[in-house]
Amino acid sequence: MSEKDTDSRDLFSIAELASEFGISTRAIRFYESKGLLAPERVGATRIFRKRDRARLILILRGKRLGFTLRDISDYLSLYDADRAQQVNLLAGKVDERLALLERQRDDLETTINELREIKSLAEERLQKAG
Amino acid sequence: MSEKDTDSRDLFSIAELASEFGISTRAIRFYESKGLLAPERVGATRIFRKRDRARLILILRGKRLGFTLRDISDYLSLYDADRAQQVNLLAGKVDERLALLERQRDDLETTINELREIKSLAEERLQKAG
DNA sequence: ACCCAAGTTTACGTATACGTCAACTACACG
DNA sequence: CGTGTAGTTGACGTATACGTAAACTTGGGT
Repeated sequence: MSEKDTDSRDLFSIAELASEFGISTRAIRFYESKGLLAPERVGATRIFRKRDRARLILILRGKRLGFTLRDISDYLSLYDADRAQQVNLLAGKVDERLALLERQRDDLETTINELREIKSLAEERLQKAG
Repeated sequence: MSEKDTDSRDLFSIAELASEFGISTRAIRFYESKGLLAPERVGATRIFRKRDRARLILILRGKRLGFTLRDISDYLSLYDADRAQQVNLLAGKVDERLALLERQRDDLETTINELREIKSLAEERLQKAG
């Protein structure tokens, strides 16, 4: 069981990725048109490799976090830079993004705590109401 | 020094709030048009109280987290419900939102960790390069 | 040879979240 | 009383992120 499952394969169709991640093929093509993906072509047909799939995962996570495709594009470039050993040039960008994310995390924790408080107040009242 | 500072005042103009939070007056009016705010009026002029200001803070925090105004509107209704002692009716909604937020928080931590790793790799290389 | 499913591009439409006039009203001051 | 400053309501424009429709190509199966 070393790795001969989903992740072991190397080639994916646009429809496979779309269905795996619950998005439309149109969306994937849109991300490509914005430069977030650059799958190979066989003729006109897109062929996605593991690297493209990994980028897609990062894109979707970024979207869940509320980032724009532009933001996500910058973020992906940090990964590219890392692979290209040029991260030093972008160190400031990493710090910027980290600061932003940490602020978001703080906002999130505040919000989660507030909701938990609302919920416990509600449950308390239900108790008393018996 | 009990409380006679910014938060002690009870009435605010639209311009005051706009400048305090670094947004446009147009934005505030837009939020009102979407039902997220409902300041009193003196004639046609909007008068904001502490409650309105508190809602505005929640709105802006929601936006930083990437939520739509529609999402934020639902969220605000949880607060209203709480005040109105009707939370039990919305308990499911609180759980839903908590689940969403906790997923976001996990996404954020993953992302932050990845960025930190990229950064430390970069610094490591800078070390070696002397 | 023929057809379908899956893929492609181009073009147009839509929702969200405002910005930007334009045109008007309402005090306040010198 | 004229000017300025702040406020108001439309109306229209814009960027982002796709969905949908149309029209075409292509590889595989029977």
